[in-house]
Amino acid sequence: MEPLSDRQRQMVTFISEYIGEHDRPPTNREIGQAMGIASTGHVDYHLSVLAKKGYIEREANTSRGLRLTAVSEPHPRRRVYHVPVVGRIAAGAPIEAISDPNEAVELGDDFAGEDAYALRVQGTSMIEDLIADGDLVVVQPAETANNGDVVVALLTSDASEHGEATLKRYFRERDRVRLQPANRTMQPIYVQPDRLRIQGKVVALIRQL
Amino acid sequence: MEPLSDRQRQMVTFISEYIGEHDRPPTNREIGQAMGIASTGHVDYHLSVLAKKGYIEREANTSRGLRLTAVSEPHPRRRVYHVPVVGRIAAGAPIEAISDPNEAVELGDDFAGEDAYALRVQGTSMIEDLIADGDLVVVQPAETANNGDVVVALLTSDASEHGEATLKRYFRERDRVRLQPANRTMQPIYVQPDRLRIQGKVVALIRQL
DNA sequence: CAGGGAATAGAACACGCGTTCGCGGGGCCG
DNA sequence: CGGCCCCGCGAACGCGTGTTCTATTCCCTG
Repeated sequence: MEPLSDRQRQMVTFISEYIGEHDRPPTNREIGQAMGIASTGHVDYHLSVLAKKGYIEREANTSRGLRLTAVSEPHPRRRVYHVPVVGRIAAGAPIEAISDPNEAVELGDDFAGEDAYALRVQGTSMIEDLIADGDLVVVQPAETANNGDVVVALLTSDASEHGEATLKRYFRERDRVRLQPANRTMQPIYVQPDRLRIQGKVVALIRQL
Repeated sequence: MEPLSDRQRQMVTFISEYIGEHDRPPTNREIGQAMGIASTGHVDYHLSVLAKKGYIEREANTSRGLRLTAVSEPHPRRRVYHVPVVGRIAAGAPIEAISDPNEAVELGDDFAGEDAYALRVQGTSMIEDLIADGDLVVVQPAETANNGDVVVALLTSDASEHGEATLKRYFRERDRVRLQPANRTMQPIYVQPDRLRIQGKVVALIRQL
């Protein structure tokens, strides 16, 4: 990114603070006053430079017609995703698509992506993988999985459209797929690949204590 | 909150959307145009009503001088906290106060509070509580704890200032405190209450897979 | 030293934009 | 019927505000 002069950096800082305080961009005159610039024309000059260098965007003939671009944010403000809790999942039980709009979690981009969603785990089928009843799993939609991934899988028990969703570890074996629970008291499920649809991978786990 | 007429609710909605799109409030004329109101005076009338009812705040004689109050936000925009990962913790080992500014997580207010911080767990001392090596625990600073809480405790082995930090379950017993690991191979620690300082409670657990 | 880029002043112009005032029309209720 | 509230129009006033132009000073560089 193109470098800024001290004065210009100072101006970006002021704009950022002003927005934080007022929820709207400052006027040219307000900028000038804050920076000790007497001439609005001169403020305009600085703004045009900032725009050319890409630190702000301007809208012509519009009051307060400027906005900070991503690069000029002090801390690049991590993306935060709104991850809805869309239902419950357990071994052998279908996802209850509750989709309660009240239930959702905010997660940074280390845990969630664009269209991630969360499911509340029901039961102890994954207990040996340290996934407990009541935990929240964050699911990233995916079509495929690697061996050992914890996935949300949909079993189309016959040719019907909808089947059972389940949370298991995925293992591809020759001509079949093994869906392995992490619970000694439960047996793995073996299924033909064409009877299985992977809904997504579990990318994170959250537990509230 | 005082009720709004349909038209007024519609206006709040538009303002909210406009801000979402432009990062600045609309002008009275823009509001009128969007809502099919020909007279700017009439828009002003509506705005004054909204202000009186507390849905917006206005600043007189200021272009785009309005802002939505908390109540008028569609989803009240959950608070998101920047939770720094300040170190590692294990049974019997002190917290390494790495405080790497690069490592932090963004968490919604269901998981974290104002001055929460996170620690990466080292070792398997809490494995039976389903807290694994490498997990992240979110700690809410606190002076006291209830029986059974998972706490970060500081053991001042003698009268010295600093001691060892450890992650354990807290149990008060008559004249002593039992710090219980969740690992059959480990023994509980018994300590006099005055040799123990509770740093905080573990309020959430996060694991990236 | 000449020249060019950054910083600045001052003034003027032309819209942008909030505010005010007067007027009219429905619907509801005592 | 006579208020009263919500909804709307239109116009005008006047300050808010972006834009443009002309000059000036300082510093750095060739």
